[in-house]
Amino acid sequence: MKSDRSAGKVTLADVGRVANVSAITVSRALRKPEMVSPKLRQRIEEIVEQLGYVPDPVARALASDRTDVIGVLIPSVTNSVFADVLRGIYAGVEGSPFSVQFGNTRYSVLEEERLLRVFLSQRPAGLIVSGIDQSETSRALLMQARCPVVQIMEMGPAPVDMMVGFSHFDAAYDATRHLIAGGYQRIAFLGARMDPRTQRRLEGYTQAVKEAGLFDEGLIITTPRASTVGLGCQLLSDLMARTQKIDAIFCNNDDLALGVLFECQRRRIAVPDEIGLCGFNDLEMMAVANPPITSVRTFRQEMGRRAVEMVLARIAGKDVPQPVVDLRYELMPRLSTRGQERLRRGA
Amino acid sequence: MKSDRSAGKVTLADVGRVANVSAITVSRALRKPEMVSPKLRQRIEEIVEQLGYVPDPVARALASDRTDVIGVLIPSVTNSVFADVLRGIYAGVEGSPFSVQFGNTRYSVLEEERLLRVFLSQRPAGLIVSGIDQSETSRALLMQARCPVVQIMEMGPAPVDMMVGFSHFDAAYDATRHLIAGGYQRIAFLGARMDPRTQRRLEGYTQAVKEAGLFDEGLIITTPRASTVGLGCQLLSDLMARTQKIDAIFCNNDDLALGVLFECQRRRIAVPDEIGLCGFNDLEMMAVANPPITSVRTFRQEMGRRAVEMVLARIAGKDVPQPVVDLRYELMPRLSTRGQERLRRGA
DNA sequence: TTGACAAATGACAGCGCTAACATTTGTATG
DNA sequence: CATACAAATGTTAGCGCTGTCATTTGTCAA
Repeated sequence: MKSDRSAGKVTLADVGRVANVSAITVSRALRKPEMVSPKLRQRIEEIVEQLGYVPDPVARALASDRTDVIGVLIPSVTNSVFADVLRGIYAGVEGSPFSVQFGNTRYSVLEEERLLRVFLSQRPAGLIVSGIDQSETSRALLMQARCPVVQIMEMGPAPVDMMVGFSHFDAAYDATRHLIAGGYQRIAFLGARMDPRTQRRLEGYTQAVKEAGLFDEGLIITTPRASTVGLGCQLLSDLMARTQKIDAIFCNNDDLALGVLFECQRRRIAVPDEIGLCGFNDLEMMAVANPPITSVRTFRQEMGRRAVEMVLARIAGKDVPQPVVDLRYELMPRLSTRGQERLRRGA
Repeated sequence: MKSDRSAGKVTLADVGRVANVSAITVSRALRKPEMVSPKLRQRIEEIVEQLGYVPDPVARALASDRTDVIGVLIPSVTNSVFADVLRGIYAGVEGSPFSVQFGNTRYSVLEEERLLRVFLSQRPAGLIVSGIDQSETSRALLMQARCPVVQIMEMGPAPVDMMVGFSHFDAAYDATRHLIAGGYQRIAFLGARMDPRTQRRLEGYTQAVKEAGLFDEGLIITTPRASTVGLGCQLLSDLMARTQKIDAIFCNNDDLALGVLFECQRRRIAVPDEIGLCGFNDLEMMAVANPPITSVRTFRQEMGRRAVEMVLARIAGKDVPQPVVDLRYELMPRLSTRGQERLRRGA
């Protein structure tokens, strides 16, 4: 007795009946066309069209023990950095039969672990996870995963499988060196959220200022709060309340840098003449701010796209020649860090 | 012969075997606990824990003809407006057994239709779609959908099912009225992307300036390009090249407004004394910009949260007393639109 | 104690599809 | 024309779960 729940639903068997072939042949005509004779294949395609048959991915998943879903775990949906990564991921699956399922870990290692279990129970075709700081359990789960895995955002010594990212330490180190080379001596660091990547940027900054003999713990201000433009304003105020002797600020991201710029404008502190300013990520607005703000460009969309490419290549059984890709970064020097230079020139 | 593909996978039957009950009883203990005696239920829960049983959503979906997935169709992942909506949606499903599947329509009605078919073939528990401008076919698909449907972002006369949004026309109308009330006479409109919601904001602006006898087509600049801060700079330049007689600018969103502010700073045009500036959406940065920028606050997270709440209520069989929710908006007057006022006071 | 009825549990079938193996058909070769 | 072998198609048996109906167990009134 056929229940009515699937009212109107056309199945492979229905198509087969009309075409006078078995369901499996229809399945093959659609999934592995080269296994079916061209003539029959065409006839089946017509009938599929005519009956409006739509394959049922759920049944397919159960029978074949796999899905066409690539799972993506990211810590935040609002952060524009991850929004860019997502865009790259979308661009990557575009045109392929694969779809994307996101999970928001909210910067929690435990939530990541939970989501990982959920995702793995759904037989993903591939997994893309953020960062390299998974819990031991998560790492184990990923190692056991019977699908390609890509870690994105960072570089690290022991990839679970594949990896696309860049060194936040190096990026921050270079940015700080740029400030030092520009003649700045009292370089503050403003950090929000303090997730692992921010931490490593702080380490890069620290190493650079220490090497130059410019380290001063009093110049570092961090907060676990999520970074916003308003927070940038406030952190600058905190910093000014603590010490006036600052000649540059390295912000752990562009939101903070923008807030610092606004607050400087309000306090009539000239950027870059009195204070140099450097952000991180090079959001679109940095180049058009007034003054344009120096930042470290990171290749966020590219990261997403590459990660998907690697997953797809592996699914297709291709060999991935470079399973660990360092996308690097690019320092974008702009007016906001030319203060000392201008002073010297007497500008 | 059991194939090895499900190596290590624990099934309901496995749990049942250990508990000396049938698989269906285990299923009930987990899904409908009130149907199983408390004692047995607890024993089963222990064994589930011990064996590490994880329910298989795919098998469940096939057997029960339904999933715990709420499908969400939005036009963009990078636009921070939608990122906020997503955050609200996430907050809404938090703690429920439901998960979210996104589809990115990229502002294309055809892509929306395609994704809708894909989603519907997966038996969603609910659907959330953006806007009210679906194609005829999409509308028909949505009407036939055997799950709750919520349209978000806008208000419209004929909801497919449920609806949460606000009137973009009214919001823009009120913002423009605010500028007019502030004494501005030559009010320009800057619009990017020109999706249906932007169009309606333009209509609201147009109606307000027409009513006040201040309409001038030459003051309207639009572009199909996606809005960015840099685009705001450029549109201001275009506007200034066309006419110098402007005393206020209503930007169709905050990115543009920020760009306009930067460009004004560069051109030494005082905001608000020479030009009043109003944005749309009230992104966090507007309040802390220099000067703070007047904007229209929209309740984006709230919109996502409410949409999910409505879907969940309907799934739970509850009656949704208010299937159409107008979330309104709030004008946030700030310094950037107090130019005429200051002039009069001689500031 | 018995019967009536509710509560608790089970047996069975099937969701729509595909893996694995089986069979038929076509084609070239000696 | 028989043989060998590849190409094309079919049969069978599930995947892991839940809907439906059947059965067993427990509870209480008469």
